[in-house]
Amino acid sequence: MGIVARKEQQKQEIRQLILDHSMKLFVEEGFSHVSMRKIAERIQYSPTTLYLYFQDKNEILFHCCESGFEKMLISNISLSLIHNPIDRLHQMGRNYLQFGLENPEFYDLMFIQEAPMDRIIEMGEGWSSGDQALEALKIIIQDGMDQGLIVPAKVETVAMAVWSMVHGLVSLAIRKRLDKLVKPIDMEKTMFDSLDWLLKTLKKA
Amino acid sequence: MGIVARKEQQKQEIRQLILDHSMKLFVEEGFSHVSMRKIAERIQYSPTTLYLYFQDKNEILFHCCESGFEKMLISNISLSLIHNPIDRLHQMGRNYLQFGLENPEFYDLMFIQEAPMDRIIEMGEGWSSGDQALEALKIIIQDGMDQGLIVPAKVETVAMAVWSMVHGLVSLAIRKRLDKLVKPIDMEKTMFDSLDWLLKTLKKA
DNA sequence: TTTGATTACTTAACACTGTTAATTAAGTTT
DNA sequence: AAACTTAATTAACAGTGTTAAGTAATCAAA
Repeated sequence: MGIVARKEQQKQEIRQLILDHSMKLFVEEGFSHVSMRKIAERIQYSPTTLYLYFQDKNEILFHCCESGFEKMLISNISLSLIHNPIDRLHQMGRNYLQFGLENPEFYDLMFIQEAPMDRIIEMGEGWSSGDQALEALKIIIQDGMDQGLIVPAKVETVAMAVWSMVHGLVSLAIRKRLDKLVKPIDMEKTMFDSLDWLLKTLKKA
Repeated sequence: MGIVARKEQQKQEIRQLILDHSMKLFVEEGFSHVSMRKIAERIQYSPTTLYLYFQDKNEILFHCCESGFEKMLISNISLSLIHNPIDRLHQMGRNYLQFGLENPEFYDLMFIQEAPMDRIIEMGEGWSSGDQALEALKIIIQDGMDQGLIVPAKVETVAMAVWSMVHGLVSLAIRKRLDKLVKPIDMEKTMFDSLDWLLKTLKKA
């Protein structure tokens, strides 16, 4: 069935074409300015054609989300070189902030918008890349606690605290709430300082 | 000019009528389901009438936002009874989490949506209630550092860390990202545990 | 008191949005 | 060549924020 396989491949190619241009649009114009019609226009298809390849807009968002996680995972590859759990956690946090600041539109999709999450909930399983990142975080924290470097508590509790802190920084920054606390020019530095401060207090204990 | 004053008062009453019903809609149906037409329908006016009282939808959002901050400030009144900076900060954090979990639609508007912030930026000044809350946070932290109870650092740095942490918890919860870390039934408890853990490590130092 | 201006409000419309149903055109199989 | 399948389209629905034009009612001045 070589012909049917090629057909299938062509279908996948168009799917990917849609996703590629969707992501470009996100990066260029931001989440709220991406519409089915705009995506369709970019790939020179009719808007309704998109519905032959994806169930709805949320499904496209979901796949863009997944790509975001892949980008994020890549930035964390070098972490394996750091063996001290605290240092590793620290660098992981820095990478997180960096990723959020450099890819605000992706970050928005991955952690702020509810649309892609609705799709995941519908599909039952999902968010595999997200789960993967969380698993890595929990392992580091467990390591740190085993080595007596982190104030002991349930690993989920500490993971939640750490993740919430970096997510809070990025999402407040993206949504322009930090301007009220520091001057825009000092914002990025203060964000990293906040992370340093947390790790310092965490280490001392 | 008694007559012109009464006219003015009537105008204010309709303004308030619009805002009241807008907020009811937010709470009942959530941010994304509130439209100018729905608000208009509730107050039995034409949709375009709203534009006689507010410049655009964002301005309505902004005022709902302000009401949210007032609600939040009220929940913090009892804080003045607590004199130990750490305990005070701890209770402030608990109030913050509580407010976010009990008023997700308001919280969304106040700290997650970008629409009302756009209006504030346009108006130059603004966000007075938000600034007020941040000021209170900074004072407590400065107190704590002065009394040697908190690892010393620039007050903005620590304020940012603490705020980010509680905001991260609430916003991840609201946007359904915490389900991946803990079971829904344990979520609320774990959130408060995370706060406790942060305060504990912060105190020990 | 009648005219003219101001006020409060509505209707109609524009340019969008996501999405569905019906339709056309092309390619494949019998 | 006829029948069937597939891929894509056009037209349409119901909704969005917002603007311009029009309509009554109210008020001030002639």
